[in-house]
Amino acid sequence: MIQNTTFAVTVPEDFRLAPNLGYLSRAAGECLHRLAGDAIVKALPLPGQPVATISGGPRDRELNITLSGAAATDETAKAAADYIRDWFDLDTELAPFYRLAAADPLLEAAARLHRGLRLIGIPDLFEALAWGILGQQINLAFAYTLKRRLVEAYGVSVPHEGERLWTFPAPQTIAALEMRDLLPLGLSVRKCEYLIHAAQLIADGTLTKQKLAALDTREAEKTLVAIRGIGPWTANYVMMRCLRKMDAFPIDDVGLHRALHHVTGAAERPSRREIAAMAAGWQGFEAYATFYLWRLLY
DNA sequence: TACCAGGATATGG
DNA sequence: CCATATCATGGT
Repeated sequence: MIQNTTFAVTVPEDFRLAPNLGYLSRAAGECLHRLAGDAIVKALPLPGQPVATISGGPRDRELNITLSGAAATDETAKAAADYIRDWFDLDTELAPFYRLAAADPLLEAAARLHRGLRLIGIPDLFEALAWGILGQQINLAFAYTLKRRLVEAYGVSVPHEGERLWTFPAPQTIAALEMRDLLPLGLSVRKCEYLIHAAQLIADGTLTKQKLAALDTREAEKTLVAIRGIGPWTANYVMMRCLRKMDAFPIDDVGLHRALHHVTGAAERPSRREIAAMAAGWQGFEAYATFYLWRLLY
């Protein structure tokens, strides 16, 4: 008989569950978590793959976490709490961002409409890199399709209430594949190359989250861009969602361009130079500005 | 059915 | 540093 364990995670004052649920439910094709009413259910990529059910706590400023599917040790609970704090970026102080957003016509609406939204992360480095590579130059719906195929082919699942919950494939698994293993999933030849190579760098210890996190944003970007298949967009995307570099800024992102086009009401999408000017006041919060602007679209 | 999508690389100027 | 060609496939 598997025993569940329940605990609370404290959230900051500027956290609200609703906009985060809104973000997490945006993608019908998402395969690494699901929503059950107002609860989030996810198999955590931790030893034993504990299944976390996350809901609003009975008290304010708390999330209620129930773990199942793994030995309910204190160690597991602590690792799960750490993962969830990272996933929801609960340790970033957002008041300065809200102050600058309130005074910025480009950010004001997004910050008001989605107030309480945190920059939902991808704590696992390989998952973040892979998701970036998968998302290059294709529409998001197709990117989710590719991710689902990859996860269901090479990920690990745990049973939960009659269905399977998946975790992302391990880099060691993907590193051992050949192109012919991934091509049938619909990846392009280049995506296969990039993905397998990135998996090998992580599997052999060349590339670690810890080493990247120790670098400043510019150095981390240089390190990432030096990897085949990782350009400025992917590097900044990974720095945003995994390394938690708040000044990471995927300025070439088409979604960012569309969102800025929308909020400016301009006839055409802004140029790179125009975007750089728009973002001049966002220093230190480019990642949050981008994440909130995306919410105007997706 | 064209056009486009949360780009990257290679090449030439 | 900037412009262009190429990749490559499904969604709308």
